[in-house]
Amino acid sequence: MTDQRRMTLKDLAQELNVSTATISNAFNRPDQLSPALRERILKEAKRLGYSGPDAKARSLRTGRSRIIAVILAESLTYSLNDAVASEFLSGVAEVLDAHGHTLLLLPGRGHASQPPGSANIADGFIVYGLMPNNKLLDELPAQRTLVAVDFDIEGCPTVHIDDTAASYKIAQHALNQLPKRPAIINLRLTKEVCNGRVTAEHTLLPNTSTISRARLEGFHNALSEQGVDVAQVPLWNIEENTFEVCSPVIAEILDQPLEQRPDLLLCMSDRIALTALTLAEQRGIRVPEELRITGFDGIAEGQYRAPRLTTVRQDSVGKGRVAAQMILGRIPLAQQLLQTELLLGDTCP
Amino acid sequence: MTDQRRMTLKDLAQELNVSTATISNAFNRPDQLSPALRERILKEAKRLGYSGPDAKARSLRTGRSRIIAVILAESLTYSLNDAVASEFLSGVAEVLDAHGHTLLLLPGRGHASQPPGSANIADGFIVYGLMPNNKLLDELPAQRTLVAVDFDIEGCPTVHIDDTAASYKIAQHALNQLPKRPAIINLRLTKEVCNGRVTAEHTLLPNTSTISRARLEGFHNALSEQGVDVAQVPLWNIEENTFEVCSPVIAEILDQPLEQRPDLLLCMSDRIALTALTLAEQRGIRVPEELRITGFDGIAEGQYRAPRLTTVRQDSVGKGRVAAQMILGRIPLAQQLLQTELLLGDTCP
DNA sequence: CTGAAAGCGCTTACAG
DNA sequence: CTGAAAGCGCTTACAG
Repeated sequence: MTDQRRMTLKDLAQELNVSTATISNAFNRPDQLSPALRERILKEAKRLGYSGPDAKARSLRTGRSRIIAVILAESLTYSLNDAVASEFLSGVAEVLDAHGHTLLLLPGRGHASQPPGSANIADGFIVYGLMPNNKLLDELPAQRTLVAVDFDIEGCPTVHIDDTAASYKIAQHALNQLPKRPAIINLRLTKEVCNGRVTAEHTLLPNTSTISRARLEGFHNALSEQGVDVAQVPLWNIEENTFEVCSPVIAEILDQPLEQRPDLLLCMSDRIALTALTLAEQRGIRVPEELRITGFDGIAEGQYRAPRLTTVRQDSVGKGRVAAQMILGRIPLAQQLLQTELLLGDTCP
Repeated sequence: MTDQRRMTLKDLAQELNVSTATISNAFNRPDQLSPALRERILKEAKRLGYSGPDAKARSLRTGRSRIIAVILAESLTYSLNDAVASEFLSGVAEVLDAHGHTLLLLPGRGHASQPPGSANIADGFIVYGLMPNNKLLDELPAQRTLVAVDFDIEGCPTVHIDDTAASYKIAQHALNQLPKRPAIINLRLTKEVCNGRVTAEHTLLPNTSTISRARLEGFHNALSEQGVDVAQVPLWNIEENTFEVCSPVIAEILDQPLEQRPDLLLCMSDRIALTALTLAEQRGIRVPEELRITGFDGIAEGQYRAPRLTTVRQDSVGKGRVAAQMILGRIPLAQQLLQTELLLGDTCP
């Protein structure tokens, strides 16, 4: 027996005394041969341990792998543990899955060991989140489809939400009751690494095409409209959307003397807002009576708890679906802008 | 210009008047040619828009794709939104990434549209979670490495935790204060679909190799040890580890007449426990004074909140790391059993 | 309905 | 240090 090598389509053809084309057709084009012959081939294949045409050879021959890669701006470890990114991925996966494609996960910040090669097996690329450098994009095969999500690549189809409008909407709601000391907690707003108060020393990231600047603008618009001098509203910044990184910054905010402690926190993410909520609860600060908190994202964790988080929901799953449908050519490649929705919870009624 | 087709290694070789082997070596084996020549090739490649050897052809030729597939028992959508599965995946991704491999996500419950083919491109497979049928496993190429996580495949290396010991440990802790009316909330314990009370009508899943039976045994051991008649402890069951599915079952439990309402809930997952906590808070039931709650898993969401969840932590990230290291051959293929750790939170002090 | 043949784009001994 | 040649395992017009 030829147990040593893995059986190939050619081996099977010889074994059954038919041509390789017929075997291939039995697996790929049922209409090209008689049902009886097809049955026989499939049965014999199973018996002899041939589990179907090899995907590597098939993809080389056809030029298509049925694999779509998602390139994540952050590390895979971070992204998989972030609710917003996970929801996005699940939207992508759902559509790919429904159309016989699979999902390859690629980290944006390439490890040194990463050879440029193994990524370009994909038929298309979805790039998610801000891309710090464009090196990776250069390396992407030029002919392949590319869809950018949450940031812009020149001349590339994109899926976005209107961050400025969404943050304006939530801030406007929060200001239905005028705060004495509002504060804004940003996510990656400064060029320099900064976990704490944003001061004159810090440079803000460029105005265009960064999510944080767009959201800040929405907050500022709503505040100005209410006659608040935005220059007086303290800005805090957080570099990473995790409890561990948020926690010390928020502790610093909440542990200020009472007369300086904010009574409204406009947070740029639900993770930040939830961390603020936890820390407030631990300190016995009553929410919303003494401290009103708003989030941004609408992740499940903020809604399936008491008190529920007041926030603005972006449809991350929907974003993933749209991006996947574009890549698969099921909807036109275009610039899509998705709607957001106010979620009126208990932390800022 | 040959702008029509994508440029190939052969095109580049002709353009530069060297052999294809030299181009290949320039990209893959720097030691096989002079630095000067290599520099020239790389520079010209960039100029002409050749972004390196095609991964499809390379993987066919070498027989390796540097892709590892994770087959998830549940749908991708569910798994990506489940904290335990996400942590597991992030452990896998971390190790793969560090060794120049990438992660392909495959749903276990195959869609009809899914051709058997496109999965077998992977060099190895990590199968995560209970496998309902073995059809998929049959289709996996026989020669490829396989690692099973959280369940057994005959003759296959596995990564496990000791569920019985872990649940014994948490239940034993919970029983430091003897409950009047303990209850157990299981996850997929019954053969029949059951979201609610488990009755004599229901058949329990087979004793061997299901996580839920193993955990139930641990709970029962601890209860028996305290002289509790386990036959009198009500069993409830939940089919899916999501707030939406947990919520109505737990509402039913908590809305019983006060004299029947449990004062201790031993939950088989943190998601169940957190849902119980939220619903108790909404009803003004004081935790832990009137109701003690324990979880299982140790997900971040249970620890970064007030009150903190009392639970037992399984190292899901570590599980992923070990599985990935086995697949890559960096540690021996074996049966690994990972440690668990009691997390003493506020919901069951 | 079936078969012979070309070729997808590489890598790798091997000879020079 | 470099080049000629074989072949990885398929799919697909095309001819019969």
